[in-house]
Amino acid sequence: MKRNSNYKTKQKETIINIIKELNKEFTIKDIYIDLNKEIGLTTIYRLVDKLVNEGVLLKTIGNDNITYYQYLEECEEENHFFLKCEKCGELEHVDCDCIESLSNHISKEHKFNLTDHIIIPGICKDCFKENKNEK
Amino acid sequence: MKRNSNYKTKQKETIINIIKELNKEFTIKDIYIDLNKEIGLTTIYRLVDKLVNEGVLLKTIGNDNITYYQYLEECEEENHFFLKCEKCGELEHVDCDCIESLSNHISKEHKFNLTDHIIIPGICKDCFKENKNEK
DNA sequence: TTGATTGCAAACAATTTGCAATACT
DNA sequence: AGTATTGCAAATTGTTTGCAATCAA
Repeated sequence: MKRNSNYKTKQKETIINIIKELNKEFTIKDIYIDLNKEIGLTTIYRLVDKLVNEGVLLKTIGNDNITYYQYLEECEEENHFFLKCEKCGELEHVDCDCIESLSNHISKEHKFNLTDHIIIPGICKDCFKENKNEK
Repeated sequence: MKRNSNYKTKQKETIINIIKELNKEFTIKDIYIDLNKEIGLTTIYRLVDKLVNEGVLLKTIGNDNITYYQYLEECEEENHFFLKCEKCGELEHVDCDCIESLSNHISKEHKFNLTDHIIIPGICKDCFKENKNEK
């Protein structure tokens, strides 16, 4: 498996910048349109794919059958833990002891090794408030 | 929105039975082939879709861009917590205090409300062993 | 110069839709 | 009888591939 075939190109840089700016899910089309179709769809597919394989992007599929991608912030710790709001799509990075203790517990008591990226879905406080008001 | 349009049909029953037997991810094709193509693809799509919307099935997409579905056991507690092995696809249901305390902590300290189905990816003990032997 | 990347057009595959036949209540 | 479900064929959409031109090292 080849690892280091990494040229720097204008397209790559552009796409990665866009992705990092968003703190939200996006689709291939989103990027394509954001860029005024200046970068070919194929190129976007290929680059996003690569980023998914590198673990930089999270790939999910909605009930609507649309594929979403989301940038996973890099950080130093071993376990990267995120809370993902199902309403607004925002991803919140959690840096807290609770994660390590959960990880240890799961590993010892349940004999299961968590991956280094854990995304837990839920409703963030803002959307929770809104939800209440609506009802 | 109509809620109770629920006829009992042979096809429905058959598909649901198959799904419950598996403790693994499956694809639409899997079911189609398992059934010797006795039930139309369209019907499978429609029924599986319904089950996803009801929260009975979990829908995910792999890096290979294949859509997988997985049955989520029903149970009594509020928080349904699963460990999902990324190697073999098995889903293990966890019934342990650690979940409740995690949920409480996240809610209090991080102001975030977990959903009632939490799936955490990782490597199960069997696959972990295998992995070691390979290396 | 060499090898990777780009992007179009074409190929492919998965999913959805229209509709007539059928099954359920 | 009236309504939901089924399943085929066709349409649609998302994604991948082949390939020649371009770009980075």
